[in-house]
Amino acid sequence: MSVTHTEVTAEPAELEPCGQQHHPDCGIRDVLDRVGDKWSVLVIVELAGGPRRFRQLQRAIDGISQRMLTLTVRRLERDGLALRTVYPTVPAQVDYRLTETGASLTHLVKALADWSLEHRAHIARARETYDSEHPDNEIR
Amino acid sequence: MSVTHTEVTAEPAELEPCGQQHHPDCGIRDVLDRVGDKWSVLVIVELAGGPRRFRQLQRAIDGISQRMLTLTVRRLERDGLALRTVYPTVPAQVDYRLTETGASLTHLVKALADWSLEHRAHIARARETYDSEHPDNEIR
DNA sequence: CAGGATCCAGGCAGATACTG
DNA sequence: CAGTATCTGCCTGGATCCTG
Repeated sequence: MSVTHTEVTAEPAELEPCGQQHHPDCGIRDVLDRVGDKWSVLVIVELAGGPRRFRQLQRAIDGISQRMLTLTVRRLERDGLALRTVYPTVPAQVDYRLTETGASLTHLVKALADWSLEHRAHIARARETYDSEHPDNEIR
Repeated sequence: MSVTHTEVTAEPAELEPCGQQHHPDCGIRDVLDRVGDKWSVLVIVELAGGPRRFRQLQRAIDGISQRMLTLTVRRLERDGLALRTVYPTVPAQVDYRLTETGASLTHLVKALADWSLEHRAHIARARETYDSEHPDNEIR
């Protein structure tokens, strides 16, 4: 079977077992669900700048509803990525900060952010090209 | 204002402007939406092992519906992260492979996967602890 | 201020059936 | 095999009101 139209540099050859990343039982999934979550990442980035109060986070993040912020910080706390501290002041005051584990994630998130900035333009061009070549495509 | 109950190592102090990551116009968001997507990551990891055909991906990923796989690879193609090659064989044959850009993402994804594996146990314990301390909590 | 409790629309994603 | 098309459940996430 030869390929007529498109040049093909490599045929389906190298099928290395891949370093166990996607084995069901290894479950990077649940962690990725947390990291991949839109709001979680933004909260982590914000907390990377130091402890923040609830309203402070809400104002900083812009677009997040109070409900989503609540859920997000709860989940981060549950996963041991963030620490919630309640100050017994008269108007209740709470702040959130990253734990050791959470802080270790920061580097990855930053790396991701850096990557985004680096390839942002390229991706934008790719999208335009694709969209102009597939005008009727509904894919977002 | 002193804190009575919990020890506090650092009060709300350092508010460094944070390196522009979350500025709305910098929009790491749309990129993160792609990277953060559950299926996208898994497809990227799989493609990191070399070119894959459609069914091959579907079988490898386990749990993904054909619809979701279609949408996912379409989006990756649109973003210039994956390349789709059609072979004019009699039963149509298509394979997907990562582009340069897509491949550059691999390292980050692997880093994320490594991080997951590293902190997996810790997170699991944190969740158990949290859940036992908050039995009535509905947070997943 | 920090969040709990509801109500509700929209979109994501699964199941199914059909095509080239 | 590699998709497209459609129907639909349901879960996410926003808006709103209320409490400690």
